[in-house]
Amino acid sequence: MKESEKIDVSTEEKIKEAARIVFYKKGFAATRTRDIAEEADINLALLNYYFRSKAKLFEMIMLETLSGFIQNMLVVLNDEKTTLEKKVEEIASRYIDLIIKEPEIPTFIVTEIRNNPDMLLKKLPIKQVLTNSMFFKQHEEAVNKGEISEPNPLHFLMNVIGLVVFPFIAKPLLMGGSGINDTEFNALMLERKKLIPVWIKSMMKGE
Amino acid sequence: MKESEKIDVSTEEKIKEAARIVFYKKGFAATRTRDIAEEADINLALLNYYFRSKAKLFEMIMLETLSGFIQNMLVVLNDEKTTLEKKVEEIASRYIDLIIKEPEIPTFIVTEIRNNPDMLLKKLPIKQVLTNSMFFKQHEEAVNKGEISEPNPLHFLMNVIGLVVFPFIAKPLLMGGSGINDTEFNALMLERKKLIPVWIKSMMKGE
DNA sequence: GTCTATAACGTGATAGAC
DNA sequence: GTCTATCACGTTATAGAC
Repeated sequence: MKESEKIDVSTEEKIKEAARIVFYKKGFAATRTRDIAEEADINLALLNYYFRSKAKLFEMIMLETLSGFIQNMLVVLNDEKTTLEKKVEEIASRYIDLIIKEPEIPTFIVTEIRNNPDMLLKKLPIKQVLTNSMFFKQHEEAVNKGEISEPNPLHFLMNVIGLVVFPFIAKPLLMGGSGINDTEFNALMLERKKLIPVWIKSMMKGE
Repeated sequence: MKESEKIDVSTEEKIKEAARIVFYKKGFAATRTRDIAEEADINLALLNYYFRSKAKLFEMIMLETLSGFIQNMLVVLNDEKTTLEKKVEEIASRYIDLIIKEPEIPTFIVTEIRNNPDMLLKKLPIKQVLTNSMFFKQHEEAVNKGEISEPNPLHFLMNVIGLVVFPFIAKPLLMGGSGINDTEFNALMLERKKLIPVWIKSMMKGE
């Protein structure tokens, strides 16, 4: 890498980063290539020069985002050195930090997958990895030992991820409904890093 | 109402219902007025004849959907005759039934509010109603009695709604990641009507 | 690689006949 | 109220000069 490239990022990278920002905020259908060009402070024609089309550029961003998001989770769920309990702590901690930095990601993923459920899921081998995961084994073990009352690991997974991610998705509604501001919202989310593992522990034990 | 209107719904109503279906599925930006006309099986020009514009039609659908969704919740949260525990059961039961019937609603609300956070929240007086709600009073009482360890009612609210709604929002990801089909998904959701109140009870009691 | 100009197309909306 | 035809505009994408 040349010295100049360390200071001024390449045009290609500038466009990609701008595209990420705009796509995250408005979704594919609502963003215009002009928005991206403006955000990147480049000429509109350069977008098509570097990336063939708006759709191609989008697909690239989407794939990176989604695979990053999911890969991150699979790594935690497949760690052979951590207990089930520790896995919950890891997911809560990692994802809350990550989403506070990039608050638009969860809604972005959800809305864009709705518009194209196949395309992306077929490219990512989530199912194989998940069903053979350390997480599933440990969950089954805990159920057999009577430490967890609900036998279906999908409920467990939905609960953890839902408790972590949902507040970010519902953030505008929550802020409108409660009157809290952005800083207060983030403080609440940080609290949840400690709270969620405790909650999960209590709720999964059963009455 | 004339007899004929009972049999063939009015054109206006046909358009509105078609708009609801298409908007729910694709969102505002991605739907074309032609999609709506086709879904309603009417001439494209009629859409502008009955509703002034695509935006006006959308706003109507959005407002109805959102106020219905929120009003429903406020009614439960403000019921003076039910305990806090019963309120959780009510919300889980009502909303899971409702969303199974109209699975696109949560994602629709979330994505469209992202694109226009002000417009709609300012028209609905959620904040006043919520902060003076029976729910808040009962929660505070339970905290004072030591029945609930986490003092912030927002955590409680996020948890209940998240456990109920999140799986529907993440449905495509969940189905792709686990291999379950639509019927199995709905069965899981119905299970949660009973599970969520129990979980909430355990988790809020504290260790 | 970067720019200007413009082509090619899709979309929301309306005019005007019936 | 409903239709056909069409306008007016915004948007993606490219041609071609520099």
